[in-house]
Amino acid sequence: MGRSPCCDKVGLKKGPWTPEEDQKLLAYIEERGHGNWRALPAEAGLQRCGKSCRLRWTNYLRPDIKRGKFSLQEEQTIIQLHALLGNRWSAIATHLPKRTDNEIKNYWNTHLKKRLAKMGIDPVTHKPKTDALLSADGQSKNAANLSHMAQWESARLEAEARLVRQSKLRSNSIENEINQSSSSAAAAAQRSHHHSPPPRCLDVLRPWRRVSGPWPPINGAVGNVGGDLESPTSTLSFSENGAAHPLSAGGTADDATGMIEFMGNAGEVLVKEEGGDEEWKSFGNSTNHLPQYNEGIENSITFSSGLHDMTISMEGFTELLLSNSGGRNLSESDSGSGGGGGSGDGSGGSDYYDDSKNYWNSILNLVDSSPSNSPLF
DNA sequence: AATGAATACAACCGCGAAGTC
DNA sequence: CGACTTCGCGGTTGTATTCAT
Repeated sequence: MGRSPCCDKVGLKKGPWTPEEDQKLLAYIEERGHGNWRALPAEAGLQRCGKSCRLRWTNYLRPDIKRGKFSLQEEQTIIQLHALLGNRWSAIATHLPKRTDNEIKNYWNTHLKKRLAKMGIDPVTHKPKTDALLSADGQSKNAANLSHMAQWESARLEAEARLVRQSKLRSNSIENEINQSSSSAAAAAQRSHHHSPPPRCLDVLRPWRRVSGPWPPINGAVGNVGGDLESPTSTLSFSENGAAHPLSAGGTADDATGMIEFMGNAGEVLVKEEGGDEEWKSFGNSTNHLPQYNEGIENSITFSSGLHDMTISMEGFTELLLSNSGGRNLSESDSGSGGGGGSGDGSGGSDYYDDSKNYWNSILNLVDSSPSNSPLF
């Protein structure tokens, strides 16, 4: 159990990889794939432990990795997902194609965390550091509401992760059959990093996206938008009392293997994976409340507890987050942009940081704009 | 030009989950 | 069913590079 002893062996090299080692590892994986990481180093003629080889491959050598500077869209996605998921880098990475969890984690620690801190936002909680802002009433409840959304998304991600694993197993077995008759390096490389169905977008955020399309660039200022973050669609529905409301109608023709549904049943959260074992799995807790996407009310989700309703307006949410969490692009629209504006990239002006102090407050204000204003939770 | 601080990124470590026997 | 292996994840460290003085 637990720790692998492979790295304890003497004589194994540690530290930075040389180009020769990279070449050996690449050549081996291209030719034979990586079946067993533990056995791989010896077979590939590397004086490394399997773990080190796996890390080097997954974080650096894999051909489907996009390296280099993070785009603004990617930054914003990371911030948003981190607000929802916390330090679950692998989960975040599934929504950032071609980026590794390690890279995202490093980027967060070296760039984004500091940037949020400068903005006066606690990078852990994504709340303003002056907690006095969160009084005992309204806003703290609203934060709890957002926390519920995060819980659901976490549960969904866990379910998706299992789907991905199952899908991977299936595809691997199929491809193994195919590759019996094919030994081309290209095919092997494809096999070796064919992990899963393409990552899907974060469904909790999808209603935000629907407001103005898939992650629209603010002011059209940012290149490299859209394509990098393109995500096939999974179907997610929140429902309560058996009434399902598809959050996303835009099912794309990817080869994703399943549909995941969230079902609220007397306060219990159930997750069903279609194509899986056809069972409803409980992540439940009777204190949770299930959001409903309001098809009649554009861009809104209603949280209903049976006694109380609260509707979150999605209108402007995307813009708000993008405006306040990113920043680099904001300098181009900082003239009289009201609440969403900002300026500079930190090295430029300070207005950006001033405005960004409203990052979370603004989110909460949106939440607080419930038509019913009913006390909740 | 030298040097120390800050930054960025690659890599390692240890733990827990999942899988296998 | 428990022991063991393997893998993946998140936290942390080490090192190279850049910047400031």
